[in-house]
Amino acid sequence: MFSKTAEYAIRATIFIAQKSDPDHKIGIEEISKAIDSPASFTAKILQMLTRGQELISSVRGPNGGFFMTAEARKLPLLRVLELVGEDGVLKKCVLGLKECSEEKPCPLHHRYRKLKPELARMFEEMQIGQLAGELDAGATFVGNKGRGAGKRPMPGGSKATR
Amino acid sequence: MFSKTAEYAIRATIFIAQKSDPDHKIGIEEISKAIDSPASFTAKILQMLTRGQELISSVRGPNGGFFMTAEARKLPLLRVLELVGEDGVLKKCVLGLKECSEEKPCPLHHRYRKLKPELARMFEEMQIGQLAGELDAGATFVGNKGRGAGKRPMPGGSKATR
DNA sequence: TAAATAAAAGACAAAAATATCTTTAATTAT
DNA sequence: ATAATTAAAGATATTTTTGTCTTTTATTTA
Ligand code: FES
Ligand code: FES
Repeated sequence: MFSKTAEYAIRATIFIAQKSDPDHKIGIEEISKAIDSPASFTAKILQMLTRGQELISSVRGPNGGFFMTAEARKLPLLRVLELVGEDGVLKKCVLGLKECSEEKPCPLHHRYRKLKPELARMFEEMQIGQLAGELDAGATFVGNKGRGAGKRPMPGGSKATR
Repeated sequence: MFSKTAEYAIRATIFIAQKSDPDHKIGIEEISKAIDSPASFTAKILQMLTRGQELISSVRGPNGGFFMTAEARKLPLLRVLELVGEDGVLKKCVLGLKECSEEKPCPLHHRYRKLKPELARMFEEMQIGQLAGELDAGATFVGNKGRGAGKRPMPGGSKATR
């Protein structure tokens, strides 16, 4: 569905929204560890998301790191896709035709017509802050470690970040 | 959403279903021209789809080519995705977590939970023959040429293939 | 001011996806 | 049998994606 870039972008954004605020910034090491992504690669992706400091903000130097403002938290998740240039998934033809329209529909168009807007709406309506809240409540996960299947973390290993 | 491989695979399959039968086989040149795809690459993809001759059949030599049986036309479009190894899109976590479950849901899981099965159902229920019929009726398109926007074909240029 | 810290920027590397080209094998028609 | 045709198979090339490493810049603390 999405590229690794988009996946990491979304997971990182929601994690940053959960863990940070203007005076509790968070570093790339911690982020990539939490979302199970390669640190350097994730750093590159975050550079896309900090352009204009509209979505994710960052400051360099000691006590620096990434964070989000209350404003940014109100943005729709779609903004993340836009910043990494992958909002096309929600707009373009599923079969890769150059044009998606009623005039020249691909064989899936009519059936996909109902689903595509729902998918798009989903990304428009999901608010980053809301998703972060659910993550904070322990209801959702942005990384592979934790509970569920897979190997369990060591008991008492959760020296929570804050 | 899908890779080029999957896109070409679906478009080619539907086109073959429309244009061919056991004694009107169709060659790779014609297929790739019709679906606007690179010929050699499409040939490779068709090799995946002819494995076992369950979906697409082929014979070599003069008057050879690709074709589909009536049986094959009854298969769901999902089969194409399976044969090119991309049915994961319909099953795996949208955010790329290793596991997708209620026990360890990603932040999008609960909202995507309604859509994913609908998408999957779509591919299970779409029957190749049905889609080919609509293509044959001129209601849908598998290539970029034709009508709609873009440049029009020369009037009278449609020396129909059959 | 100097040293330490952390992201930004840039260069580089590896892997995967996409695309092309060549050779081989099967089939048909002559 | 021979030649022609067409897909299969294999090798190779290109591009894009993913990932790493190094250097630079901004910022803070000592
Ligand atoms: S033309 Fe393919 S989805 Fe609209
Ligand atoms: S866990 Fe991500 S979609 Fe189910």
